[in-house]
Amino acid sequence: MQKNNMEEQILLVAKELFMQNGYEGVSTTQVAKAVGCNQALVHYYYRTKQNLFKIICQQEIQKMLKILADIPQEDISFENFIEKIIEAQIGFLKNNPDAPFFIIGELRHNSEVLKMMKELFSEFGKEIVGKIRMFVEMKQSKGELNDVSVEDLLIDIASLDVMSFVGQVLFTQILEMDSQTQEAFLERRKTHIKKLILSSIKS
Amino acid sequence: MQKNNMEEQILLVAKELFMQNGYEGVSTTQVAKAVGCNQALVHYYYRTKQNLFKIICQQEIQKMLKILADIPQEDISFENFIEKIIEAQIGFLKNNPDAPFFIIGELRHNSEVLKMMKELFSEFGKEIVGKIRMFVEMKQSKGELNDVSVEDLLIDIASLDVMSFVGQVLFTQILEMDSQTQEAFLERRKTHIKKLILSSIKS
DNA sequence: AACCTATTTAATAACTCTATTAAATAACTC
DNA sequence: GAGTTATTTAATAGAGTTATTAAATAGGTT
Repeated sequence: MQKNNMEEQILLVAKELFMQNGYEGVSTTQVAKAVGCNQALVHYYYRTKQNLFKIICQQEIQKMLKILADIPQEDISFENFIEKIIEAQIGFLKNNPDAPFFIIGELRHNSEVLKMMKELFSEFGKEIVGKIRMFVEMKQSKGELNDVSVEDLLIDIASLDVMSFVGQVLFTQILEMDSQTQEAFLERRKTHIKKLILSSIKS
Repeated sequence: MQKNNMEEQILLVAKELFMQNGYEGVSTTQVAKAVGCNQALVHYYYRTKQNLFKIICQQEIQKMLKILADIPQEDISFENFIEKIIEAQIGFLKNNPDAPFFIIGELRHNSEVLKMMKELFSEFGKEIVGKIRMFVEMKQSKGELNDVSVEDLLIDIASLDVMSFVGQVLFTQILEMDSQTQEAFLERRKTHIKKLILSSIKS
């Protein structure tokens, strides 16, 4: 096929495959075939499968954490802020529907992924959580918010967002939903989650 | 090693391995080694790896659905009923902490698991959901409950329960929790989830 | 003991996988 | 255009995979 930038092509295609099938589920031969190049080329550019996987993981996990960091916090009500978090997360998941399956699936036995999560959280996550914590405490001191912990709040939001996508896959199969119904399902969930979270933190 | 019932031993050991490492992550050679028998014996009893996996999946998914069916509904308040659902689910997950990772991990690329979920849901799930729906509608007609949908309610509960365990794995690594802190984390989540869900359905 | 059946093993065919090597081709530099 | 470096390929070593086969062993019955 000889695309003009094989190095990047390989990364792109490998990302898709790894996200869909996990580390064990993809071979370098498969990657090469999907790219349309020789299998040795994958190793020429990335030396080992492990290394290729690591690079992709880092990129994707970083993207995921970044969406939280990119939410503006200035001049905004707390309700609005929470809504923005939920929207950003659902938006990301719509663009990356494989992400929850990938992370959760690999988390189990691929200690590489777990280590990476830890490192990247130290780098990006702590600051984000810190910011949100300050916001929450400020609102709590004003009595506009009950005494929910930031950890619980963030776990609640992430749980409901992520599992909407897992649920969607299940229901799509079980209830034979078409793509229009799937879209409607996710929109309904988004509205529902906002309402649920907001009602849970009102003081 | 010659345990007195190799057929069952193989199933037991294979279950552990598959749950931890997924279909692709386990070889029949590995199973045999862990059992302490010859690799051919695994195939003698279960013919193919696929078939062994299928049997294990069916058993485990069935167990998972059954915990919902086993919750008594008679002579019980709705609040109590919801609490029982959450307790049953968290209880199951404590005994099977690999289950969420397994299901979600395999759901992605192992269409076998998805098909099975569908079949087993048709067999067990529909009845359970139907029962809960009747309960909800009865309470709603009495005005003791807001107009939450049964689907949303069940997804909410399952999301929060399941992701508590995923979160636990993440936090254990990231925040270096010891096993006592992990246990406390789960107990705190259980209480929190009960409160959250109950507050969300009050009319 | 001889027979039969169930269980278990060793050996192996036929693949597939990762990683490396040497050789071929393309692309740039002087 | 010759020389040098970068890219790409074919070939293959070496290990591991699933599944099958025939042979060995164990257990029970008559």
